[in-house]
Amino acid sequence: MNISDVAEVSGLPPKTIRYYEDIGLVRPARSSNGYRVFQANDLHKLTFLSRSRALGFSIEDCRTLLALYEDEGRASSEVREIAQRHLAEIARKIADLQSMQDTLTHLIKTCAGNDRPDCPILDDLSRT
Amino acid sequence: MNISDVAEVSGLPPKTIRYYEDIGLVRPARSSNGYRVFQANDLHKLTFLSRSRALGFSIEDCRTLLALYEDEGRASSEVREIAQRHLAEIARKIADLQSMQDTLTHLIKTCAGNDRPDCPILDDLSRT
DNA sequence: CCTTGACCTTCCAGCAACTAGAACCTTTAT
DNA sequence: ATAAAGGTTCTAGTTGCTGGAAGGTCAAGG
Repeated sequence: MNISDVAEVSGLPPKTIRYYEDIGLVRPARSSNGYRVFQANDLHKLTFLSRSRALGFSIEDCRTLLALYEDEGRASSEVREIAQRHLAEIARKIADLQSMQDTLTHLIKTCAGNDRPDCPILDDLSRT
Repeated sequence: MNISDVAEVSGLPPKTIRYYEDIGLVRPARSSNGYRVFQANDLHKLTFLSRSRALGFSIEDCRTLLALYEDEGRASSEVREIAQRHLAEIARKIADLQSMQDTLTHLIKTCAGNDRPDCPILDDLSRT
């Protein structure tokens, strides 16, 4: 399989796949003309990466998860711990965003949004 | 005021303040020794930036908001529109994160997290 | 056989918003 | 006099790609 086929199946852009090779996440073989040749195993890895990234795991987490995925002797607790840490991080981000959301919602409600200059949003942003 | 005093009052690290000068958000005067000298107006701007950034506005949004803040003839609708767009973006991000959160929570629940290798998390990540 | 177009390759640059660190200068206190 | 604590500039690194240029390869049509 050539890169654009793999891109279609895995859901990752060709550029991203090349980048993943650059940083050592996959090592596709090369044919005599220099083209990358992807085997079933490469495709599995890329699909795995695509899904892991979609769940928000960092590249370094993905690297670790991929190694565990390939390690038949892994302990599921290792995987679970990574997922748990990531989940905690997500919860933190959601909380941050919700706090912004609350503040902004309130400010927007109190702002007339007309052609006059008085603006509670700016007032809040400049409050000391 | 020197940079570290301004940093303390505004809540922004000195490095960030220098960076904001680099990209033209503030233009503090210089004293004869080359040190930046911050006036009340600079401080107001930096506080404004600190708070805007804390609400998640992009630097470019901050630039626009700052210009509106300084423009006595602004229309509050301009401010409101920027805030509204930003709020929509925040809502989108929260939705994305919550979707990840839901998936991960479920997966973590179903994973034993022991020393055995079978792991529903990896199973899910590698599902085609 | 030649050309065209769709592939593929590498490499370099840039995005956001800082941050770390090096090398150096100035001020302040002892 | 000197040492610590500030200030300065500069370069480069972070994360995870993405765009574009310059060029090689391959399959189909005239």
